[in-house]
Amino acid sequence: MSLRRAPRPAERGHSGGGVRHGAPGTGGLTGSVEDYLKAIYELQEMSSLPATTNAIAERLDIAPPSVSGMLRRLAGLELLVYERYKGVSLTASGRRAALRMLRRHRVIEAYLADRLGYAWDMVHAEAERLEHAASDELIDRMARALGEPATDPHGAPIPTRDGMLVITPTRMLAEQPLGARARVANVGDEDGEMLRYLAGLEIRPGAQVTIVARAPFDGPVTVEVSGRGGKAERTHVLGHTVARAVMVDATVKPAKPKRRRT
Amino acid sequence: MSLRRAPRPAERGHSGGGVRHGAPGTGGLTGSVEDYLKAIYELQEMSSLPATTNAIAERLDIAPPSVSGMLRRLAGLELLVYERYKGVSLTASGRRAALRMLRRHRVIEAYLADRLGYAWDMVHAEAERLEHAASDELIDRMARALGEPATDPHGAPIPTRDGMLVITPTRMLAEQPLGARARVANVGDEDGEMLRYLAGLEIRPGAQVTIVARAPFDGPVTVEVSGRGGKAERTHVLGHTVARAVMVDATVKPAKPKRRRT
DNA sequence: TTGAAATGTTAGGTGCTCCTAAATAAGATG
DNA sequence: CATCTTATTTAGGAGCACCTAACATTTCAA
Repeated sequence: MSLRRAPRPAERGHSGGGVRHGAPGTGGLTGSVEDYLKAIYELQEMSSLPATTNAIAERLDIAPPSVSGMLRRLAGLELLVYERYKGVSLTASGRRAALRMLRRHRVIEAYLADRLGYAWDMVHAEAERLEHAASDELIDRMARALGEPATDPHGAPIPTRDGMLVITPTRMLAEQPLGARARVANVGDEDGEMLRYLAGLEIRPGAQVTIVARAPFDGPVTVEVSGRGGKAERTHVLGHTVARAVMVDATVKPAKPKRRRT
Repeated sequence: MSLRRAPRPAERGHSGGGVRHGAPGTGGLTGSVEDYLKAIYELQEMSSLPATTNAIAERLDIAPPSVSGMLRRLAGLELLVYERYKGVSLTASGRRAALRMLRRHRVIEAYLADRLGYAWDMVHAEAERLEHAASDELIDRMARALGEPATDPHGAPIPTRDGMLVITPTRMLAEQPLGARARVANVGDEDGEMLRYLAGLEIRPGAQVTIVARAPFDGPVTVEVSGRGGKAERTHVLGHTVARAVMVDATVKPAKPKRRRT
């Protein structure tokens, strides 16, 4: 039998070794493409760095020539604008895809931490793989289960279903003025070791911190940490690298911030 | 500056378009390989069918020549024994990998149904993708969260972490003797439409069914259905295809089965 | 047993994603 | 402005996972 249902021309459009997907909910892009778009978005729109070939290559741990090739391809897909030897910038459609990945990543991180007991330094690696395999349906169900969380476990805002991303002004803890109390906004999810370190210091999103001393020449920063409420204060001396990885709210502090509990 | 840390020979062993994996917890096999192994296992060890090239091709919806090539490759990886023109059979290592996938698939199905409100006809497709991306850690956490479930939402047994699979004797509802009451064991997770139909009839694992009539020549089967407890009995006439997709316990019925609630 | 039908394999491609080595373009420096 | 450095691209491959067309084997039946 096996009567080969018709010549199947593009039907089984697999077309190669790319990550299988195309499944409903998976936006029709390969996992690799998704990674590139996310990386470009993060460089450009979030870190305000130029999305150059080398920067992308470094971020993805891929050799620069591979990136060159992929950029040409992505330009062909109208996901970004690419001019040889100059950098790239995302098109509307590319930005949409990138934000979609950002949402997936962060929703997954939030879910793993909240519902499956993952430590906050473990969620990134897992999300990095799941974000390509999960359907939109699954992401939505996870988000719903958590009550549509606004941020992931590291404090990064989660884009909405329709691609809106709330960006609150923040500054590096290292640049925080001396004596000013501030709320930790987020901490960057990639360096697991630093996350474990920060967890030990109780420096996490929502914590209140005050710079009490700062050594010159990018020296260590002495900071007073207290939880959301403001119980036991603890003082720590942070290296400059750490103090630049911790972001605090940069809004002008209102007189009495009348803390709403999350 | 990018001082290219050493020539990186096999370091970034990516080696091609295969699904990126190799991530800790993902057994070092590509998603495709995992799919083949699972398909072969399901044909051979579960359905007692010979794992022939065409059977595998049909199950995976792949052209037979592609299967031929992959089988050669898998034989090289010592995951199965392959003799041209004869079928294949899994090696111990292949069987282990297959059972691992089966566990992943079913744990994910159980989790999606139980914790994220998925209908039982929706879990298969989602699991089919997630099973390649999830880490062992995640699978274990899901299983633990559910209290180490023994079966998936369709009643299929879940292999243990160390690859044990409890196989209980079952028979097709179509072959069930007339008048004998039996418990529905499982129903096969792939045909979503049939699952929706069965759900409407309240035929699901654990339901009690009794054949009250059977038309000859593979004709329809009339069955009395009651829930676990044995409340409202409902009678349905099932086509032969459906009656062969529903599996019931084939153990010799004990005199008073003193129903334990699950 | 012999030949048609079914089953399976080889041959030759394609697309994707990645690589190294060798150009080339852009930018910084004297 | 010529040169050196750095960033980037082109050239040329490799492996995986597919495909179609053509060929080989096995099976089954007259």
